[in-house]
Amino acid sequence: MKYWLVKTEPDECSIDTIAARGDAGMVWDGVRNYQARNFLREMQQGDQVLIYHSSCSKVGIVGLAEVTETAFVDPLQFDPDSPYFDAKSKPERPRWDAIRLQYRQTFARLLPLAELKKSPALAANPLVQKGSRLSVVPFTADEFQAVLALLN
DNA sequence: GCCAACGTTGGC
DNA sequence: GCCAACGTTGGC
Repeated sequence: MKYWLVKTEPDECSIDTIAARGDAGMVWDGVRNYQARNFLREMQQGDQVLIYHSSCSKVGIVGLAEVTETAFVDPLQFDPDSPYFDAKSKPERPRWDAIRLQYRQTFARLLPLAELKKSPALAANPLVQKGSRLSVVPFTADEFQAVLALLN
């Protein structure tokens, strides 16, 4: 089992939005960065995914989800009306993938980015590195445990 | 709203 | 293949 973190803008899709989906889960689409897409493709069923709120007043880790469906073709890339439309992507050779996540829990508190940056155990993680814009971030088992420890 | 950092595009 | 210009991300 692997560990990940995904960024989401709470105005668009918050941890509550994911929770409201229940067993149906949430299709995680709209990723339009090759490095992030490659990480999506590495995800396996049952992988644990930290949910991170970005581009808002309180940025940080808010909860946990689980991968319930591995990478499939993101249909939005072929939808001209979608903001995620990609004119250069062809059905016979799709560029972008999506996955499905299911809600697991909301943490007792939001773990702010500032606190993550102070943790020596997380210093090597891309999330806390200056200028990092990766929206799908791999976590080692140790880094994942460090996050849980900070929450206690 | 500002701006640093980054990825992508496209001319050459 | 280089690299300048541009658009986007995302914290603050």
